[in-house]
Amino acid sequence: MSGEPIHAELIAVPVAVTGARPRVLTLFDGSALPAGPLESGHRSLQAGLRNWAERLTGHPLGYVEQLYTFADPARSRTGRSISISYLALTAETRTPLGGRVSWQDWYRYFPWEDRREKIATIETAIKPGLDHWSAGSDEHRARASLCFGLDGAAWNEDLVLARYELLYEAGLVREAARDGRPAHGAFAPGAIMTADHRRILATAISRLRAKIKYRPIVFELMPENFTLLDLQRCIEAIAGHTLHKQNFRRLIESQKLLEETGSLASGSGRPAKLFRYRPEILAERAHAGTRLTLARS
Amino acid sequence: MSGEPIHAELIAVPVAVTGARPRVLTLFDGSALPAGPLESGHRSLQAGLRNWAERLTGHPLGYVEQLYTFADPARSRTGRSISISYLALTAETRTPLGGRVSWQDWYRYFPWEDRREKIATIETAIKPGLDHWSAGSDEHRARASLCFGLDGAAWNEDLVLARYELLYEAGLVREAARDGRPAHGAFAPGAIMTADHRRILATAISRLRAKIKYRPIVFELMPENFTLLDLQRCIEAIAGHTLHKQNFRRLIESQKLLEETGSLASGSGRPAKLFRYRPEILAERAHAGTRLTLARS
DNA sequence: CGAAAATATGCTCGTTTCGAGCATAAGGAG
DNA sequence: CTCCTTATGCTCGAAACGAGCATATTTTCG
Repeated sequence: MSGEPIHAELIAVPVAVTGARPRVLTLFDGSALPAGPLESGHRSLQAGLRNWAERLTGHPLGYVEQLYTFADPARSRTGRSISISYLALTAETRTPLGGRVSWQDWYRYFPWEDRREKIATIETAIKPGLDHWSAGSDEHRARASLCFGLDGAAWNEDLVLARYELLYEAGLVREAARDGRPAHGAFAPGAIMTADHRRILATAISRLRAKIKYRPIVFELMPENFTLLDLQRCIEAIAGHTLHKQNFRRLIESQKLLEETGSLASGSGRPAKLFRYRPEILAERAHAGTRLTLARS
Repeated sequence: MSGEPIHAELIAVPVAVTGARPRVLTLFDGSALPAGPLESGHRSLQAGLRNWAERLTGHPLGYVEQLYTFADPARSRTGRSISISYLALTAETRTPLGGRVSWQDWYRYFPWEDRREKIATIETAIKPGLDHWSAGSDEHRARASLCFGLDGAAWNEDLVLARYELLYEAGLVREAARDGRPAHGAFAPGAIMTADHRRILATAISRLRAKIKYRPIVFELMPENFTLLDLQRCIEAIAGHTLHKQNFRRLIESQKLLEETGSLASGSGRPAKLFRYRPEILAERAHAGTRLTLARS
């Protein structure tokens, strides 16, 4: 194998959920994700990623999963570089973080993705821009409707990345202006990040929202013991919408992923039973949370 | 960003389904996948991949989707390299392929993955080796059971990669011996490939099997017009198991992804209606094939 | 202390989706 | 004309879902 030598960068999206809010670990006061170059000392990509993330933030990554690899369009001088991004699930610790390292609510970057409470972000702050962008193009209008659930289309929570990319294409996020794309109205609300880090965060959220539906990875974000409501709030925080409590309970119990600890949680109302993830399941990893289809025969 | 310069390789897994058999486009008489280094002339990773695949095989890639990126464990001298793999869906053409380029039935590499007809591959050729490997380790036994549906566990068709990796770990595929791992009995049947190409193929099959269940990508593999049975056979070929015909028909029709062409297909029995993928849907790409859950509220 | 508020939990009901089959329709081969 | 083969329609019971009603326990507040 030959080809020009290039540089490889490892980028982490460390996620935690603390008290009903999803958080992402950032550098420079929320403007960048932890990242660093792949070095020869790294035994593997994941090892390199963990090394960098911990070195930069002082916080160890837990469960790690590769997201996507992309290359910048050959920005000549410095030579080409590719970025390999990872989703990391951890628990937020109270350990003080150094310098400008901080946990940020991820909806700070995507306010329109949080629909747990009725807020008209999209109607008032995004739809006008989309209308302007899609005026005169049925194709634009159709895409906007599908992504943002306009014109009677249903809202699909998994389309975080598609929505961000559409806003970028439409010149409705600041990154687009920064990169020299034409504008179509006021910017959508939401904090900007350096380079394409906000896009990577969107990728991470998309993946996480999709994956919690068929794999038991939420537990990577939960403490040892928790109540069913804790678990529900965590999932709601990630999914960005609320769930029907009794049905959620039924679903979880039918999966048999949890076991009671025997103790109860204190709180403002009736105490709830505490549960923990069934250790036996940890080995399996195969099914769980599933609900496949396509009958055999 | 700095870090040592490395080499990046782009690897394609070009898949087609022809007459009820899934095929993969290979080089060197089935022993390697098309691959080549990322070059500065490539506008993007995907562009580079398409370029290499077409140059090597003479066959253009159709739909392309990134699979996974991995690094070899720093094989010193030549410098480090990373590989970025892609799944590509196309239609097999009758165009003659040059040299040692050929389409191969992918079950040639994973005979145990084809369960459309009852064949005791696993019982006779794999279980003995697994038994030997897991003798004395409950953890090994549990993993083997879950992966291969032993001891009453259900068979999960999506675990192609997990099964291959387990066989590798257990020293039951030739690559393991080649890489110097201890053996645990006769090798499982199935053709070997160069480097880790067979593992990449397993990754591609896993992804494809999982994805056809919730996204309408099968159509990338179908001709313009087809009967419902054609479509069913294609999916069965990929999934490795047969489907209940009437229910399959009901499912497909309920999704409204297809429209009748008006003509009929000839054949051995009653002529079947021909369908085509609804062009309007091409724009959507969002839902389709779905069957999510988690009630809102 | 008694009532109101806040949660936790149990259960029901009508609707859909799924898995399995029975039955009928429409060509081709002998 | 009859049999074989594949296409299609429909039904039935089970399981999964979406929405609520009802009850049980605690804490909080007047």
